[in-house]
Amino acid sequence: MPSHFIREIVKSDLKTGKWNGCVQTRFPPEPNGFLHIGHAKSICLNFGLASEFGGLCNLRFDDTNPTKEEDFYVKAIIEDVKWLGFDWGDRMFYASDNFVQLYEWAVKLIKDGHAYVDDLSADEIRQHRGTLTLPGRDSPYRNRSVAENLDLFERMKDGEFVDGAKVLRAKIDMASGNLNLRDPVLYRILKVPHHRTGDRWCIYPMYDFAHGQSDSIEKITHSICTLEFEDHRPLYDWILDKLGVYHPQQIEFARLNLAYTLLSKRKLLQLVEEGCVDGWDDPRMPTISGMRRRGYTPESIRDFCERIGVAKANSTVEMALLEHCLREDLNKRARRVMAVLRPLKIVITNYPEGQVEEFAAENNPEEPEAGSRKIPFSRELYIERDDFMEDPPKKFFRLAPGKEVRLKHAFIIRCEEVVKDDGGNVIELRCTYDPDSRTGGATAGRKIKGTLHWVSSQHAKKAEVRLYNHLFTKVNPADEKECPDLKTGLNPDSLEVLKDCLVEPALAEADPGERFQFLRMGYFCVDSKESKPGAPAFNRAVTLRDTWAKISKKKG
RNA sequence: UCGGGCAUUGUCUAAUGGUAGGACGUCAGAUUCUGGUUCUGAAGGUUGGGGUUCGACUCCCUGUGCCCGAGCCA
Repeated sequence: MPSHFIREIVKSDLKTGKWNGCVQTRFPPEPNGFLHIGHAKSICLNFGLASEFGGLCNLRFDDTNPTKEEDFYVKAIIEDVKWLGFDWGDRMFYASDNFVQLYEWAVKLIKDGHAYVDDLSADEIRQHRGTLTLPGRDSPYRNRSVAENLDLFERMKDGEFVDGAKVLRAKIDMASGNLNLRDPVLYRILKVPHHRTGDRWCIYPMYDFAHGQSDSIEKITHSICTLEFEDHRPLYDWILDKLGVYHPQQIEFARLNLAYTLLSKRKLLQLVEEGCVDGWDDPRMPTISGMRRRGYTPESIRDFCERIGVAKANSTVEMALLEHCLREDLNKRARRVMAVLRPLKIVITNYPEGQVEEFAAENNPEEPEAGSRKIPFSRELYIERDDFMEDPPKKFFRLAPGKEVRLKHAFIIRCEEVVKDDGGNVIELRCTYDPDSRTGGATAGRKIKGTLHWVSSQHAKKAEVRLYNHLFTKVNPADEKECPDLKTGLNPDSLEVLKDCLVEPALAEADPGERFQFLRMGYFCVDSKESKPGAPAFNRAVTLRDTWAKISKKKG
């Protein structure tokens, strides 16, 4: 297994005994949206490192902003982390668990002269902050007495002031090159009920005044977060230092970017709210729930997260790797079945009318123990429309006038006649079969290049199939330059619904969430929301690798 | 322009002064009752310039490019 710099840090800490042999990590989502594949990277990293080195990983909700957070998201996040295969035991925490302690710590900072109540408006604070190149200016309220600060802060807590009237600020350095150190806001007034603490509080700590201390309280050893918090580390260090409490080590890594995919919770929420998708769990969404509904396995996602590595350089991973991980997993496990997505009728003219035979079909060539099933064969069948061409190019191994193909698990047939409607559209093929060519038969060994999947007309069941493609036409839809308006970046072909598909009889009763390989077509998953017994709906998780598609595309 | 960070094949990622390696992708071939799988092979890389060294992706100097930062968001 390839290692990465964070694993090396943990290993070395273990060797030197820096944390007394402990590894304690945590995954700290804000419950303001659904988890996506980028979060999966962090989840696998934090839980993975803990289990690899005999440590523990907590689940902690960073719920310091009641205007954006909901219990609805808490539930979804719990389900997703569990589904990915991780367990936090009894260590599920909330930053809001620490509100009392955080308040007391704020009081301590005030008493020690490290924090003050500021009456400046948000706008004035911004003006005093200076710019990236120019230092800021002290607030006129910066030097209030400890007693006055204590009094004011308590009255903030007691609800005496309106939202925005006052804030508590750290007294650090208005000239610091690091903007986070220019007297950052620690507490703000928000007369908004909190999903857990209700209306007990009307002041709430900022993330920066909650995160580091929550890590400290939970005795986190390696506080792993993404690159944008690198500039905040000096602030966390300052707070923990002034408080004189346990001090975890923060380590930053680059967040995941995926080509043609949006991994910003804010923008994903926009897609949901504007109805561009069928909710957070739309199979086109990069959310864990969307990928689950699409047919991704937890194993494939974990494998992906291991393969992409962990580093500090920004990078964009190709979709092909994610798809490879899914195919590799499903190739081993998914039952093979036959489904015709765009049916074309064929009649075997020399096959007795009314006769039905049953042939054995292996369920998975990669796993003989998966056994086999019986599939019915009759005179009238359906094949894939794309598997016939009236005027085929050279390397076309499929059906064409006068050409032979093998029907998987059945006979070799020859196309004798093409039937068209008044519009010149092919509506039926009349074929003959070689009765000895059945599996095990006298002429079964004949070299035939093409093998097609099929269903028996009278036995097949109708099904709906959804074909998904990437949601965006832009490699980086999050880039405002590349994609100024989210909606115009959407791929108009991200979803194709096929209503008249025909599947093997047994598939009509498939269970929600069950995954199959539709022979030669791809991996499909029974939709967990809309599939009904007798009226199945399948989502295409990923196509099979398709060298023919590549060849024909190249030729134009 | 200030502070912080980052640059290795098309993509992701190793190499911690000693043969630049792996994965995905691409291309070619073999096998195959899935144009799938499997197997074999190939092409392809150290951001530019200087230095130190027997030897530099690695150390030093100096450019260049990219990312993050001016929320009472996280």
